[in-house]
Amino acid sequence: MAARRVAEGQPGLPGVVDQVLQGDCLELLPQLPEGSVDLIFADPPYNLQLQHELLRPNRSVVDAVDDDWDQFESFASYDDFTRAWLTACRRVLKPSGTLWVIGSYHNIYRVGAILQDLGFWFLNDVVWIKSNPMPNFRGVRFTNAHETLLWCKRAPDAKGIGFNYHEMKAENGGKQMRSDWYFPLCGGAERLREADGTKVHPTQKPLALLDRIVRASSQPGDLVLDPFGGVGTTAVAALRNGRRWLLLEREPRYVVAARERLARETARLHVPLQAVGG
Amino acid sequence: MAARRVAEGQPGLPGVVDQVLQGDCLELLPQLPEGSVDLIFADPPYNLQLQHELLRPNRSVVDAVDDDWDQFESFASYDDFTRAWLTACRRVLKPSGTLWVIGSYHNIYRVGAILQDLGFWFLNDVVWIKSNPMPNFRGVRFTNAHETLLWCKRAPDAKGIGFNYHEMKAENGGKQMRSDWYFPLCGGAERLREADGTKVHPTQKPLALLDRIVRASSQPGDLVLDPFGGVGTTAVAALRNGRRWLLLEREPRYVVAARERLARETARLHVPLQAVGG
DNA sequence: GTTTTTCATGAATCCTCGG
DNA sequence: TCCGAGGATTCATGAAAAA
Repeated sequence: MAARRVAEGQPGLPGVVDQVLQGDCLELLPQLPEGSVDLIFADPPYNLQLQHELLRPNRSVVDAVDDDWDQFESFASYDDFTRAWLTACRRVLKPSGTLWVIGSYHNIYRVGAILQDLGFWFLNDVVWIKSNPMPNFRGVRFTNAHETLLWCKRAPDAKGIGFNYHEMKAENGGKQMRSDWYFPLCGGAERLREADGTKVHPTQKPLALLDRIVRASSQPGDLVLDPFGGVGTTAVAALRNGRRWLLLEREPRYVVAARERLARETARLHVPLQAVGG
Repeated sequence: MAARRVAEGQPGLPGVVDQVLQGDCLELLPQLPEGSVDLIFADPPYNLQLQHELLRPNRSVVDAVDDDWDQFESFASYDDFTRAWLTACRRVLKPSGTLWVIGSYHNIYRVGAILQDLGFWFLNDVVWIKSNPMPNFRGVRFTNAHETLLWCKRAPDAKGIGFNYHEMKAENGGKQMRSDWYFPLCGGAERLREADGTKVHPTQKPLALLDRIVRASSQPGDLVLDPFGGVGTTAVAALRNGRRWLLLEREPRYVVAARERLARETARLHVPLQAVGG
């Protein structure tokens, strides 16, 4: 059982790193040792609160995110949930560790305020600007073309934050990396799909986004934790950059997809590059 | 006195529109008629964590301290202040009116959560991306290259929101205007300066930013209110686009600068275009 | 085989008015 | 307050189909 294996993995979590643990993060996080994680990336439910069906101009129906895991009764219940998982994350974070959260305008303002209330200290807010967002079909608002990332440390006086400034600067053509990041949506070959072509996960994030986060804010050998692991994009980014990783995920079908994906990635890393094919 | 003149100007505020009223917005807003304003733009104080300039709800200065308890106190007092002015703004807003707030990561997450708690409903969040931001001199974070704007209506079921979709689409080369806006910082001839070259206002916003906001979310003849009027950029944008305007501003030196600026603008509008000089 | 056209789709808080 | 009619409304990408 996952719970026992987690409890055995101390210190440094040797028994559970590089694994996908199935379960609710509110149950699993308390079993991890305090101060054991270098970097946390979290993509929590957004609480979209969709009211009606939305039609495209050609009268087809938009496939909206209406999964059970995104349903909350009220702002208050969403806030309670947010406080709970952020508090649990803060406990397992090293004093020098940092945490990222991604969200949209539906939830990110609540998350940001709660982060501050819990004692986290913002390092940056970063905007992921989408080159190919979904349009506003009714022509009644601006195209919602970005999502927001919050990057923070554990406390205002936390020291020893590892920010790979020069690597980011080099990636940005020799100029300081800015808070506006440009990536397309996750699609094409990168998007995990069932045999019938449907999305495995409704909100799979682009690997390039996670790759930049991992390389900017962790060092080789660090432990990267994702409490809402989904189909494992965070772990793939960690693996490819020589970081250890740990995913928590509640939905069995996402756990299966993530484990298969990570197995493929691990095999791929052990094959000479020229044999992988281009 | 400002207070008496405000009280006289009902309904439709004929006595006070197109004026800069000197005074605290928490005192002036309650004197305005309920449901009389079409559009509000607010650029509230950001100085949440400058350690020496913490504000109470009445905007008096709190003695700064460093420990966690006082940090919480500063958040709480900023929240009280934010709730107070947003509640007062909501009262004067027409049912079909909308409100914009601009902020940075220091304050915008608290503002956003409070907006939701007060019943406002987000239409968009928009990021102002700066072509020439201040670099991060220490090389320890990403260049903070954007600020955030929240656009919301008075309530989830509010109807009749005027969004000039086609004008925005035309401005964006025939494609829907997106939530990422690109403007340089306010500088050059646009930046108001004292005789000795120092800035009149530390955070004067680019006129192009306010111009887009006014044209996107109000109609000619509408009344535009800015409760933190500063040196009057919102009013200039309103004036140039045929909207009525009303500024509230507490600092006498900003009031003077704004009145002089608006007088120049008004004179400019009454001179044939070719005589203005290009 | 190559190029062009068609079509599906992505974290979406997406209308207004009259009866 | 609810319901139905009327009317205005989409961009980038990639895969599939057609030329």
